[in-house]
Amino acid sequence: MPKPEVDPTVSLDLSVDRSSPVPLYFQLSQQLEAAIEHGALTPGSLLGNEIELAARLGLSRPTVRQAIQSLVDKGLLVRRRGVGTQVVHSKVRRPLELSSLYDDLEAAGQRPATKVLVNTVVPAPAEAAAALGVAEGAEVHRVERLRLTHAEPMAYLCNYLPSGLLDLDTGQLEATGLYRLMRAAGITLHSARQSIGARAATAGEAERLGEDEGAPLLTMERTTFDDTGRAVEFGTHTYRPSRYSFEFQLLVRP
Amino acid sequence: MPKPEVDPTVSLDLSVDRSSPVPLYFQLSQQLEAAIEHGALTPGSLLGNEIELAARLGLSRPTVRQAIQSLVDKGLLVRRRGVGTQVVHSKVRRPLELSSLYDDLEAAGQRPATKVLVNTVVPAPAEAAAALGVAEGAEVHRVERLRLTHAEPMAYLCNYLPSGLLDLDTGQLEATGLYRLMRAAGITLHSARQSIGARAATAGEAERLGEDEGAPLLTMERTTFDDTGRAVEFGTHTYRPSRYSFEFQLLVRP
DNA sequence: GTAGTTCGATTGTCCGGACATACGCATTGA
DNA sequence: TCAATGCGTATGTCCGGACAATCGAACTAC
Repeated sequence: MPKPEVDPTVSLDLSVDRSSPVPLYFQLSQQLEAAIEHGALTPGSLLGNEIELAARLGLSRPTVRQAIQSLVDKGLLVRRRGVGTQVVHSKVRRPLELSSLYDDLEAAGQRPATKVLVNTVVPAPAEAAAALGVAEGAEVHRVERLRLTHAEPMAYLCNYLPSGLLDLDTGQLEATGLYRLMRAAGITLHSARQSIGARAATAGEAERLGEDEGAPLLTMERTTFDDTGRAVEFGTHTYRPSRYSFEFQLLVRP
Repeated sequence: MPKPEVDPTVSLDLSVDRSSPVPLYFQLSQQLEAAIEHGALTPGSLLGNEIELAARLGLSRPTVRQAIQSLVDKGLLVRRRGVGTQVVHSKVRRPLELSSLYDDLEAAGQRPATKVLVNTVVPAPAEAAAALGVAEGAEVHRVERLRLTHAEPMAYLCNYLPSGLLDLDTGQLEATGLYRLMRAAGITLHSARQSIGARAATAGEAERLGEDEGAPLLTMERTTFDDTGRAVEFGTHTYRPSRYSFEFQLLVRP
């Protein structure tokens, strides 16, 4: 009697294209990720061992390990020495990325409207100057935006950018969000320091967001750095808590 | 005339102990990280190339690459093909970890006091049951705690845990925090889904935290999973925004 | 029946090499 | 003067192999 098949990857039609410029480990990791997302690899199931998988695909073990490792880093797989590699249960998914609010909502299917209130060059206020590492009063870009869903205000965003970093077109800003524009301008984002808090709305904030004075607001302050260590953006955002909250997943670094 | 020294790692006294059970790449990455933290490797400086570094330490290039890669993943280093590996500027540091509030404050030097208000077994409310994946009304642990700094309340924490997962000693809870207890019980934390929002304080919340009714509160809801995909904790926390905010760093995954 | 031991399976670590690819800089050419 | 080209250098990718550490289960001994 034939042993029942225990390795779910054999029925998966995995293959790599050696003539493609995309790295082999990346091709493999993408196929595995798609299989997990699609349900072909069920949560909790064990992937067959690396050696055999490598042999079946005509790859070396280091390459297969690199593919698997990238999914482990994403939190989709768990490795156990002496046991094997397991698909984590489906509840546990969705990564924490450096994404803009626009990206968040777009992914959620709600296309938010953006209204640019201010897009100009101003002398840097003390707080923005400190965050961006420029002299107080130096020229910086200031962008004020209002985010709306279903014609209702949801967030008020105020951002400062170093002058001359990129030219901010109001039309593009309303169409595509600040982070996409920076990436498109060749800026490689590296990291951001964030601070999330809450406070009572001032009269001006209340009016802008359609709340009452003293109503609770969710606030976020963020400084974003590119990979050279330059601060490329500083923003203070206020959200209506009835219409927005921060949702994300944390991964434990082993 | 001798060429000036450009590789800052040569004056660093790096060495590995091959008789140690700790992996070589980890020994190296720790020493490099210490050098960065200590300032011996200044921000923006280039690390000498991997080949030479490997030769100097008597290691192979894959091992050195693994060490460097782990620091890249932490956001401390940046690699550029054809250029070299650079130390990121010092402003950009501090990782985002799955840490408890207790850990946060301990790191900040403020030892918070914890008062356990409730530590008992209750039938699971609907919300907690859904998050933990148990039947509504099933037995779960319920822990209510008050966090104080300088004898002032700062946060009210309400947590649910699956029954039988670990025994929660009130004394230990006040001394060391929930996450440490779980780790100590052999639970390997994997990830957590968090949601941060804000709302006006109810009368009961206001009294517990020493605020006025209607005052803005910062709220956090979290479900934590271990590496088998089990939910091991569900908590709803409320913070006084004047005394606490969430600060963390996001890293861009390249 | 229970506790301790052995053993197979699997991932973890490490090696030494090879070629590809992209970046910065100097050289060359218009 | 300025743009295109070529070259050195560094990381990126990939290979095939070796041994160690650990887990789980079957097995043995008491």
